[in-house]
Amino acid sequence: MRVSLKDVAAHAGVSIKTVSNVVNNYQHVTPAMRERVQRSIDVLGYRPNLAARHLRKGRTGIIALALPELGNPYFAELAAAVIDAAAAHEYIVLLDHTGGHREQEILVSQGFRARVIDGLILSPIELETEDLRDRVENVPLVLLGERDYDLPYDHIAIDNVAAARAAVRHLNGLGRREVAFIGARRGRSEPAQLRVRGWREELTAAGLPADDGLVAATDGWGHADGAAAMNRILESGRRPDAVFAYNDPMAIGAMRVLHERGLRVPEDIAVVGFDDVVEGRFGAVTLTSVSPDKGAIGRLAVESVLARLGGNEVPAPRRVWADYRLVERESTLGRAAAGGGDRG
Amino acid sequence: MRVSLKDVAAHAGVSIKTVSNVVNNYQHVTPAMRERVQRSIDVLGYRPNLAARHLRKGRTGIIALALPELGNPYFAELAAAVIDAAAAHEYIVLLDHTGGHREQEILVSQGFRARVIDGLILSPIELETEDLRDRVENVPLVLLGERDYDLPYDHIAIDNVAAARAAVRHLNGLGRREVAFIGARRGRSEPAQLRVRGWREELTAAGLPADDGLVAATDGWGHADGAAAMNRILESGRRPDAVFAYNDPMAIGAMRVLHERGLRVPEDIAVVGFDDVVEGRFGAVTLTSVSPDKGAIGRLAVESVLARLGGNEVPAPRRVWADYRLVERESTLGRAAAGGGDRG
DNA sequence: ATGAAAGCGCTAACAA
DNA sequence: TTGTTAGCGCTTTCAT
Repeated sequence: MRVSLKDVAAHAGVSIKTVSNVVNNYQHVTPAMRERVQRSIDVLGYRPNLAARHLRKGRTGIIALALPELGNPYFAELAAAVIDAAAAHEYIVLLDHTGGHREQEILVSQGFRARVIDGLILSPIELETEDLRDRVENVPLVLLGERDYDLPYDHIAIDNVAAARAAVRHLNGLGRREVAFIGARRGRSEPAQLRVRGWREELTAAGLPADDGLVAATDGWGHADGAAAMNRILESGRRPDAVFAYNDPMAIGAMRVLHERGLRVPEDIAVVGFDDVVEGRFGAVTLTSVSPDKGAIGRLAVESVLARLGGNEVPAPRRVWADYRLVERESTLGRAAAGGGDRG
Repeated sequence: MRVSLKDVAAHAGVSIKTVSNVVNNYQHVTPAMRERVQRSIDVLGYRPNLAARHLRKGRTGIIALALPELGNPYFAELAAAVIDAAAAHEYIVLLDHTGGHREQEILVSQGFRARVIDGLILSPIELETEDLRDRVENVPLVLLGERDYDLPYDHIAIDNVAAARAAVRHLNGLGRREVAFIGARRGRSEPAQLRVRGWREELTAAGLPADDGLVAATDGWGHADGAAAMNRILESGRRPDAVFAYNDPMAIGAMRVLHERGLRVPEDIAVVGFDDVVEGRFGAVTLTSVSPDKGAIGRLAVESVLARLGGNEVPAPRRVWADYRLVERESTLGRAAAGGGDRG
């Protein structure tokens, strides 16, 4: 069976504590003793039992990451960033997905799915402030993404309003006057609200139309939803000269529809997405997109969780802004101006 | 602090064992007693401590999934399938990525990264048979993907040779005579070997050329690698009338290059990918692709791991074939024939 | 049907 | 510097 500290101690002819000292790199161990114990460890193939260590110390070395869906490359790339950031602190990541459904998000926030974790990073879509209000779970929680919560938890995000404004400003700067928004979500909860707000503020400031006829609500946030929304706008009779989509998959779905209808991007309609996923860099028309610094978000999230594990001085909850930039490509600049560039 | 079984027992005026019986749905508990204990549990907000349970039972309820990279949507979608399959058995998934690097894969296979797991599902790229030969780790390991290993572990995959042949046969059936292969990997290890073999076998059987001039090796397996490979083939002076790519991102990268050079897909060059990722369904030219049944793969992998946990009768290692099909779209059929269809 | 007590493997307080 | 021991919270014989 599995070898325990006791077995190693017996083999090396020392006490359990001495072996434990070696395993945990305790300072006051003579080199000779360390080597002797290490030899026994190697010979027996000893590996510490983490369950026991966990039971004793109350730490697991695991943080959970709960994302809406992995199929969206933005979240997949974000997950990779979190895993790497966690690895830098010798933490491993337990991954869960919520489908963006409120009930799932509540369950996760209350620790029903994963109960062996030191901390939780949650990227909510439908979750409401009240759902978190009476959270009893005592593992640290960090929120990710664009929803606005007035709650005592760290929240990592980019400035979505400002980013959306930058995207729309870019379009206006190219002479586009009628900019549609694709991806406001149907129903009470409104994950896209900050991006819609940025879109509206910028257009209003420029004296351009920002009426509801230019906003296409959707049920989901994938390619197909973007395509359906684009179709709906065009069939409504509106003929915008630009589209700002909630995310890249929706933008790409919209572009597919434009292509099917014989409309040229960007000549007839310019398109801007959000998230800067790899896919947008290799279509027939490369996609201009808001590019959040995913590495920074992952890093900040992990650090934020771990900071709350110190125990002594727990930092006050704070809102952390990660960096972003607008990457301009063919879907707004056109092929000639965009060049091959920026496949980062 | 946290409430334990003991606290509940004291509150309910019963022994620890009785509480445990209730928590674990033990059969022989009188309804009255069950209710009385349950009330205490609710009042105190008792939640079992999993670490203690794990220590006692030797199980953690966690399986690890190690994938090359999450950025590739195929793996992201596969991860989602595994998470769901695991959830069906009340298991949660610890996610790791190896970058497809041999050293990382070895570390993972030996359990150095995650040591709190009941089982491991590993999708290797560079790992060699010998690396697993002397594996001492005693947690069950299941292999995923197209590499061929002669080892006593379960291996879940689709029949890559047959699938590749089907793809090439489809191209031949459309009259394509010179089919290039993009994505054979440089260097000793050859993750794409089965797909290259299928490509070669089918062409040879049809009396068509399958020389090395039609194979473009790459360093990685992303969009950019596919684009670079396509460029290299065209610059070599060869002008194939079809391309079969190792995976969808590479196929899409290749199509971008064809588009830049003014070559039409499929009129001038038809393209087939592998994996059927969502992205391929929404480009300007939708992508014909081999579609592995990811749900089945995830399910089989999880079941395979869990079967080895039973303890009593450990099933003999076996090779399991998951289903696949060829989804035909515009990149081979053309726009008219393909219709809008199959956006799954 | 319920209770008492041992022990899973480890860490940490204390002792030597 | 190293050894002894209690106990983390739970499950599980064995009694009753």
